[in-house]
Amino acid sequence: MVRFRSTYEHNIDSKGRLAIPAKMRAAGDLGPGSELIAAVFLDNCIKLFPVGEWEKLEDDLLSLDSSDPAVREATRKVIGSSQELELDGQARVVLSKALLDYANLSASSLALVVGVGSHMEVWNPETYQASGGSRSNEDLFGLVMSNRKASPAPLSVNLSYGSSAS
Amino acid sequence: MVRFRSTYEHNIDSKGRLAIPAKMRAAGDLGPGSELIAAVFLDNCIKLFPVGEWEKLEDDLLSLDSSDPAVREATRKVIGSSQELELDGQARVVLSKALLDYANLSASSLALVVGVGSHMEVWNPETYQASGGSRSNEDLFGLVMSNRKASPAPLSVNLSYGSSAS
DNA sequence: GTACCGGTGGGGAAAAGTGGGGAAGGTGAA
DNA sequence: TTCACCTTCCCCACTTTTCCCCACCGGTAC
Repeated sequence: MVRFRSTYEHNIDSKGRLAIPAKMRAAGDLGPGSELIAAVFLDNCIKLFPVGEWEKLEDDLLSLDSSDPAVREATRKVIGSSQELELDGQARVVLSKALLDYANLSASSLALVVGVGSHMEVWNPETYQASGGSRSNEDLFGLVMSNRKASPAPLSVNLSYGSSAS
Repeated sequence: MVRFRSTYEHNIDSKGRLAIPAKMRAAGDLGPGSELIAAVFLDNCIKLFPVGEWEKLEDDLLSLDSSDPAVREATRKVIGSSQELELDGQARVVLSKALLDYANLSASSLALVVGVGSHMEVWNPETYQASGGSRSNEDLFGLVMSNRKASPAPLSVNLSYGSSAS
């Protein structure tokens, strides 16, 4: 199973390109020509998934009851927001303007690349700081741990993180 | 399996033609001469299906109990609304006035082409915005995920969306 | 000190998107 | 039956964007 870890500062160049950190390339077996899926539907960051991980999430969505307008809307937003990105010869991906805008990023700026297990997240450093302020770490772990004891984890958690809890 | 993703802005030209985005052509193995099925029966957008995916949906409809007037009406509306569209030499389709009207679109205007798994959707950008404004993504996921635990969707439902969940 | 690896930057070729002209075919009116 | 007009479709040409390649620079390890 894929496990991305750590946080890296990387520059987005004037063409909107972001180099995947070498450690993450190793972790995800990524090289020139590999594909990643970028998606923007939660947390004001760009989520980067290996194709296999992403397809698990898509499968979950597409198996839902599509007579429900909310399901169609969610499917449209999640799958519609996603893009396939191919790594160039230097193991970089091009982030489109739509992706950058969503995450408060732009060409020629600094970004945080955070490994979060099944996927990576690309953050604007200020946004990242700000997003972590609402709850103490104590509280967060309390939440997480009580979840852990419950029988199978609620999918909402899996979804936002893409680990289709195998 | 076909998987359309992403969202693209494309112009509908003065002749009502829409170019299929290159990535979607690749995803659906579409080129000059290929056929798509256009249908308008939900969500105020034009749904574009590869022939094979559309036929799955038709099969589902036609297998229902046609002694039920509601089934006959649904079949009539869904299959009756559909049109075959052939891609021209530049991989474009001509959208008829009836299709454009349904989606609040017109010749010489901007459209969003959204990939949603088995098919694509063509939206008027304002209509798209308006249709997604009512709920936050967080809320949508709450809804969707609780749905997931419900027993398998009734058949009429799958029909409305064509993901013949194989 | 030198060589390799990771990160950065930019220029040129190819592809994608867009627009429009003209021929062919079909329809309606005289 | 013929002519004129309108629509449809096919082809060509242009512009913009993307992507692929090459080159550089700094740091680190040998």
